[in-house]
Amino acid sequence: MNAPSRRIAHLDMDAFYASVELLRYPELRGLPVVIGGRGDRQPAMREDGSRRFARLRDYAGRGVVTTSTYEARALGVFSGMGVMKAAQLAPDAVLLPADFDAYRHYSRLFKAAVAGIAPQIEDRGIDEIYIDLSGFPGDTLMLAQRIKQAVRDATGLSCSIGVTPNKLLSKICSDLEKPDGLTVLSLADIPNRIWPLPVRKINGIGPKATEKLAALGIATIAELARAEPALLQAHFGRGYAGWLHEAAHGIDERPVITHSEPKSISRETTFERDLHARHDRATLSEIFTALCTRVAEDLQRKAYLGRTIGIKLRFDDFRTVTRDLTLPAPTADPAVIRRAAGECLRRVPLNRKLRLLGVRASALSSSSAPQDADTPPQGELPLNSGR
DNA sequence: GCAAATGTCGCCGTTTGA
DNA sequence: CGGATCAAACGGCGACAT
Repeated sequence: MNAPSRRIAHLDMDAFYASVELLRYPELRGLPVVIGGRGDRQPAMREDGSRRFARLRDYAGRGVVTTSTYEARALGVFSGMGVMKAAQLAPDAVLLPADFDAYRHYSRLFKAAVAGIAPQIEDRGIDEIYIDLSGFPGDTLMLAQRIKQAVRDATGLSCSIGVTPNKLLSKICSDLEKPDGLTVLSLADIPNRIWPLPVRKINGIGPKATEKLAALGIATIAELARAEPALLQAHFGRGYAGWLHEAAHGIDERPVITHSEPKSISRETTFERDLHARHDRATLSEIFTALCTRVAEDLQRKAYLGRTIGIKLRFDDFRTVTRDLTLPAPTADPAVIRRAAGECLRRVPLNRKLRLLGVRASALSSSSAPQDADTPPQGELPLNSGR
């Protein structure tokens, strides 16, 4: 009655954006390079054909580091760090703007290369995937090596792979020997290889939970594994506590999901400077409308309609609020979205300056699917029987 | 005076309908 | 009819992820 043991791989591209840039600019290999900021200007060409790259020290703005090469990481520059902060640590590092079209291109290439070997793939964003290798014959190490080579042949890029009986452990393992790593673990390896790691390595334990666990004297996965379930439950609630316990013991039965539909589509932007609701009203309104238009375009391009429209505001003190509104009928019309988003905005007291504005469409349906009989297309009022 | 953009999920309080 | 309950939808929001 036991479910057969699975063989699940997690593949993570190494410093993906930065590595793609190095394909384009091989002269940067070995240097600290940072992708980030909001520049869209590509490096300028000099007379002699060499390129003039921007340095971190030249940057002014509020962008964050999206990716950095391992040389930059050695200087203390990591993802999510403010570019200004990074510039203090590595003023000479090269700064490149993100080129998402290029990254998407290489993303398709590496995924197609893997699919040529093992088609059961779960997409986890642009640079990582899970692969279900259960039922593949042959040696795990060799199979994983084959996949790594296929990725390298297709893209010129390296990746790191973890292979274990489940997604949770494989995700941890793909990170253990980065870059160009390959880690294969069985359940018997958990005490030696997983338990010594900090709890933060578990996908799903973020900064908040890590902090709370630390306050309980729990820093490693081993300590979490032997924590009293009642203690965890008292601090995290039943559901999350149960999950913590299972995760610490390497238990995870989640399947590899090979197909899924998006739940929401959104656009947001951080302003170059904080904007005042009244003083900068015209600017804000323009940005707001543009965001609505972009969301509408995204919906149309992907053939979706949204029935719930929401907004997101971030104030100068970094406080974030959201509001949303469910419409009588789904839409992809920029004017309808703009009106709904405007309704949401009216419900927010604007006492502080704003640093970010976002617009989102959720409760998505396919725009080619037939409408539900209760929700006629285009803003007609539903007929009310009685009253 | 620093901290992006996009997306998913879970929890909770409120409302509504039965 | 009042009260108790329950489920579903909605809206807000936090946590987490890449």
